[in-house]
Amino acid sequence: MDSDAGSTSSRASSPELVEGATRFFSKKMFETYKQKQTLQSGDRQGKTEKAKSKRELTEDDLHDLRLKVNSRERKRMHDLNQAMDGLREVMPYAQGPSVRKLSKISTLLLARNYILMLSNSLEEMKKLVSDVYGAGHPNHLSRCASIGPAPPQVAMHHLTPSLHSLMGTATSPTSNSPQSPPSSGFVSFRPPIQGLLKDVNPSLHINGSYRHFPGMPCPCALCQPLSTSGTSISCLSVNK
DNA sequence: TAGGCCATCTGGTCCT
DNA sequence: AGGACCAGATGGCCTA
Repeated sequence: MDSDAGSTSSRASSPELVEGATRFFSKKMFETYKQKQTLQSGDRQGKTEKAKSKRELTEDDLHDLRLKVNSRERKRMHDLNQAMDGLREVMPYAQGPSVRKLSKISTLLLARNYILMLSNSLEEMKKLVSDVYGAGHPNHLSRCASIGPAPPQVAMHHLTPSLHSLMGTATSPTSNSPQSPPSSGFVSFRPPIQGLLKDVNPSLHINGSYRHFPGMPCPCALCQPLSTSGTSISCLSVNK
C-alpha cells in the first residue's frame, strides 16, 4: 500500500472502514465496487483488450488497485489543502488556535480581493511617487530612487481602509458586499504590515543595502515623516 | 435540525 | 498503462 495511506486527517469522517491495510476502504463501498466490476466485466466481455486484461485481475488485485488510486487521490487532496494553508498564512486575517480558520472558498475570495487591493495600492503609490519625484528632491532621489520606489507612508494610511472596504466583513460580519468573502471565517482584521516589516533593519538603508519592499514605507531616517500630524508624504517632498 | 463545510471514494477524461 | 485532474456522491462534524 502507498505509504501515504496512513496519513492523518483533521477529520475522522470516513464511513465504517475495513481494518488493517484496507482501513481507508469501507466495506460497503467495496461490496458495491465489486458488484459494479462484475457487471461491467460482463457487459464489456470481448470488447477490448484493455477490458480483457481488467477481467483477468483477481478480486484482491482490484482491491489493491482501488486502494492505490484512493491513496493517491487522498495525497493529492492533502497537498491541495497544504497549499490552501500556505495561502491562509499570508492572508490578512486573524489567526490562532481560538480563531476558526477560513473556509476554502473564503480563502480564495479573500486572496483575490487582497491581490486586487495590493494592485490598486501599488498603482496609487506609483502615481504618488511619480508626482512627487517629478518635482523631486535631488539628494533624496539619488539615495532612494535608484534602489527602487520608496513608497510614501501616506499610501500605507490608505491601505487599511482599503482592505476593510474590500473585505467588507472583516469587522462587521453582517455586511456582505459582492467583493466580500463569506463572513463565517472572519473575526478580526490583521494588517500584514508588521509581519512584512519585522525583519527590516532601518540602519541598512543608509549604507545603501536596504531592500525596498513594494508597498512598504521606507524605514530610514530620510524617509520618516517630519511630524506625526498630516501625511508622511512630506518626507519625499522638496520642502523637507 | 437544517445548512455549511469538509474528507473520502469513485469513475471518467486527459496527458505523458 | 499509469498517473493527474476533475466532479459527483456520500456521510460526518459543527454551528446557528
